[in-house]
Amino acid sequence: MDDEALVRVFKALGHENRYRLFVEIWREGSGSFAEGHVCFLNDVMERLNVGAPTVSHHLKELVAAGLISTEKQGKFLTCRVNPKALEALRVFFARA
Amino acid sequence: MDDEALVRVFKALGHENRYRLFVEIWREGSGSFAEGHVCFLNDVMERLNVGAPTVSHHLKELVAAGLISTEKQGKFLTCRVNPKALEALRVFFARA
DNA sequence: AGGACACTTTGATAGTTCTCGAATCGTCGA
DNA sequence: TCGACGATTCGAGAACTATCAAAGTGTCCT
Repeated sequence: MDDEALVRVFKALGHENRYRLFVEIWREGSGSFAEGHVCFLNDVMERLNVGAPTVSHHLKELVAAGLISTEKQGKFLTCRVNPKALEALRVFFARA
Repeated sequence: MDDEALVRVFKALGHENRYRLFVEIWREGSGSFAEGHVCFLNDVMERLNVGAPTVSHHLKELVAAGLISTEKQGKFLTCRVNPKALEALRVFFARA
């Protein structure tokens, strides 16, 4: 993960709503389902207090930054954190 | 470091110029001088290809985010990375 | 088929941020 | 004291972003 990609990651996390979105997905993903958990956009909407288009937009940015990946399962959308992004971030901050 | 503070940190790093500024300071700080290294704003200016006011502005944002601290030494400005911020970031990304 | 539901896209607006030029402040050396 | 230099503040314009309403996709269920 080069510098440019890292900047994109930080920019993505540098907004309250995207940060919360990411943390939610991360928490869900590390819960009972190891593979990632279904994302009910409407639920998240309520918690974040923003409209559906806004959530959709922010999700796309998280994907573009490589922080998460999404997959449609029927009507719903499943989200999971990208482990490689996490690892890259750990490496970045690990250096002396 | 609470969520709000983390968002500020990510927002600070989520901009090319601030990211590069931070990395420069970090690299210098971990060099020969353990306590941190003098920041020649003019040097950085050339490397980042932005004017002095812009660098000054971005430095202030990094300070506001708690990522670095600055101290005037005569005419010059010394910058060093805040170890507590680094630690908080490591902790954040360390969780399962 | 048709309606309900879970999103997505588009278009517009309001708010924020980046950047620079000009003016200013503070410190050093002549 | 004065000029040179490093850095900061101020003000303004350009660029970007967040958000929503409205319209559009695709999927499920009856």
